[in-house]
Amino acid sequence: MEGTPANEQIASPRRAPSQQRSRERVERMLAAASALIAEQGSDAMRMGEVAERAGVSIGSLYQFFPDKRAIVWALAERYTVESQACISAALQDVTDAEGLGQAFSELVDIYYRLFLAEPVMRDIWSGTQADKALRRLELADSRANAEFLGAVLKRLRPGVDPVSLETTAFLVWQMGEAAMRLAISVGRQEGDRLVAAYKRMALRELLAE
Amino acid sequence: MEGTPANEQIASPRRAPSQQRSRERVERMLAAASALIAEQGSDAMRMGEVAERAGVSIGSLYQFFPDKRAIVWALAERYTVESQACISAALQDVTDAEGLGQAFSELVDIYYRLFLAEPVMRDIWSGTQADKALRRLELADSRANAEFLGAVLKRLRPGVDPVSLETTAFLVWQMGEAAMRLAISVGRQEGDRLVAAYKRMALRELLAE
DNA sequence: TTGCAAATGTGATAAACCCTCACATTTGCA
DNA sequence: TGCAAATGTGAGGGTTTATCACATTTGCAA
Repeated sequence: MEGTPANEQIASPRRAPSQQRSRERVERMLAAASALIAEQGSDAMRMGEVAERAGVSIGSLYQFFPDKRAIVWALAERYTVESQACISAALQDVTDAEGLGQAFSELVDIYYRLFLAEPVMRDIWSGTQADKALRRLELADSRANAEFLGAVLKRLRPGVDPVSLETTAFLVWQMGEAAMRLAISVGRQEGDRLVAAYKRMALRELLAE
Repeated sequence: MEGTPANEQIASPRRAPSQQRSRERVERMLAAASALIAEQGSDAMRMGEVAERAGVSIGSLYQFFPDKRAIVWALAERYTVESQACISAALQDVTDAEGLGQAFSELVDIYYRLFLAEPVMRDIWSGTQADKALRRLELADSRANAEFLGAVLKRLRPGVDPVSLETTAFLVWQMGEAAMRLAISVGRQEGDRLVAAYKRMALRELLAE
């Protein structure tokens, strides 16, 4: 970021659009940003270009987004909300080991396909590490998702130390995200093998004892 | 990066220092960069500041480093070379399962301590995902390290499909790096638990069957 | 020693970018 | 109808990366 002293604080909030007109324009801004990220990555995305493509002035852009990262953040949050619902639904009704194996396996496949198909998501979660605010969002997201998994584990293995199970769930989940990132950054064939290997490894851990 | 059309190519090479004088100056530049990264992170590192702290002009900096990323890259490469020797040594003489368990466990501990102690390394490998050149370096590094691990596995389990073992080794290694990054970005206590959990999980996979 | 090409050193400056701000326009509503 | 709040605009400030024409130093052959 330029024009600002290196500041890792989360960006100060801006007014939310309250009128129909502005809500539509914000939608256009996000759509433009999304398209540009898909084309060239969020790093190469230029604020001026986003504004131009959305058909608004640069000033309007900054009316609703305090800075560049906020746009990426907004897009990332949408994916987050969407996927959390999906994950919660998949794991909610698991009651036995077999069910867990089934649900987890499907979840991994869905995530993998999502990563392969959505260049925006891929780019955002890759750039994640460099941006403190995004990293926090991802960690919070991952924690939330891991909790669903942890809850299942606690149900399945009531005798085991809950903290240990939570740690396992969190780790397995984060490993999964790392495996996805790895898989999509190598060739498709090797990627498939890596995802399959991760699935085996994770299930072995989840169903252990 | 500003002042350049978004270009993901690897930076064009510059003349390497051939005289004693310039070699010392390059050393000073890297030292200055290292100190600044430790203080504020590589993103906040300013080229002007590096030059000033190294006691050289901005022009001299660009004489030996084509761009900002090249400096980070040069530092990263040093860590890479250093750690590869260490890893190779640790895994070279492993001949049985027990030896693997021992060596792997120690290696993880060493890496974890290194990450905790070296803010520069931490910063560089965190920012890795955003920079294509760095990501390639990390992947190549990880592949090389995984090969040592893969070689051990092939020795230990001669009957198993070698490709499968290589995939396992690569995955386990990458999971390890991800686990480290995760561990250092949460509190110390949870970090320790996560590293321990990773160790268990990885060993279970490595020594399976 | 001298002369000279190659290596090295310098900093003003170009170029690109993010973001602000003073001012204009539109909207919702009393 | 009138007016305050919301929204819209884009030139320009400020910061940063990177270049380049020119100055200085070094190594070495004559």
